[in-house]
Amino acid sequence: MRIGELARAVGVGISTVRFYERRGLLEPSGRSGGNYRSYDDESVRRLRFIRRAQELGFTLGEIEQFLALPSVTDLDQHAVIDLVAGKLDEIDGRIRDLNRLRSALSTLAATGANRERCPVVAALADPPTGRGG
Amino acid sequence: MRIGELARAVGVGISTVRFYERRGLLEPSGRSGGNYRSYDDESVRRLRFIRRAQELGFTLGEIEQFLALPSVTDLDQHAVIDLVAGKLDEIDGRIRDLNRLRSALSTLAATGANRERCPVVAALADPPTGRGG
DNA sequence: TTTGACCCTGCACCATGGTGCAGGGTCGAG
DNA sequence: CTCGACCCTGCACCATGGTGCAGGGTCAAA
Repeated sequence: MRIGELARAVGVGISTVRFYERRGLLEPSGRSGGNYRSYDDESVRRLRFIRRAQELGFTLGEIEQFLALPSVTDLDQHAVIDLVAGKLDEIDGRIRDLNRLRSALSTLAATGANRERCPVVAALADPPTGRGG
Repeated sequence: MRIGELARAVGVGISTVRFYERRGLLEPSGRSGGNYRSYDDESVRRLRFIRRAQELGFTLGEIEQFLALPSVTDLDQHAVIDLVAGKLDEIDGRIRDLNRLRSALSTLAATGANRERCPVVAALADPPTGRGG
């Protein structure tokens, strides 16, 4: 398929697909006569993966490491495992933070908001609690 | 205190403090004789809040709404509550996603990585599951 | 008064993640 | 062959969140 079809299939802009190519994330499977990029089903999966990983908070750089474009060897896989292990910690921390924010915020929403100073500020300005244990 | 002391106290760069001021997030409490910005303890709290809120994934624009610089009235508070309610949903979705990623990734880390195609891709490329229910 | 740390403004620059346009080429129906 | 849809490259531009530098002023100690 050509770039337009791919873009439509995944729901991204054509410029975005070309941008990912510049970034080394998604190479076309080939070029047709008139120098048009061509893509296959693997491209669709790959592009979908990129979008999902982005939604999950990975940067394009990290996604590039996941995909390890040049050639997916066992060695690359080790690097991916390391990256994943690090991300796992990060994710745990982020989930904890969000849960704390969640309670702070829902308490706030429940108690109403007719105080003098912004209570969100109050809720978040101090607690360095829990961070380390 | 002057800008350098504030920046040091919170652990941000001086340029960053001035940047927040340009963005309308943190006004100095005054100016001293030689046109130096001056800050008080409230500034420290406010700046600390900005950094925490950023860590938690809020944009400066959203933080600005929380802080409602011009004057924190009851009306502003209502807007904040709405914003918070919306954010709450967003946070829940994000926590769900991260938990799913977490299991995908830890499974991956446990099973090792000697497959042909990147298993992270496999783990994330398909599941449109759970999103809606 | 001099020195040095610190501050001022304005502007340019950086990375990330795109988006859009100009100017031109390709493809396929008619 | 023409027309329109689609594609090409290259480059400029956008927002976000900063960072740094030039050129100059302030302040306090010596």
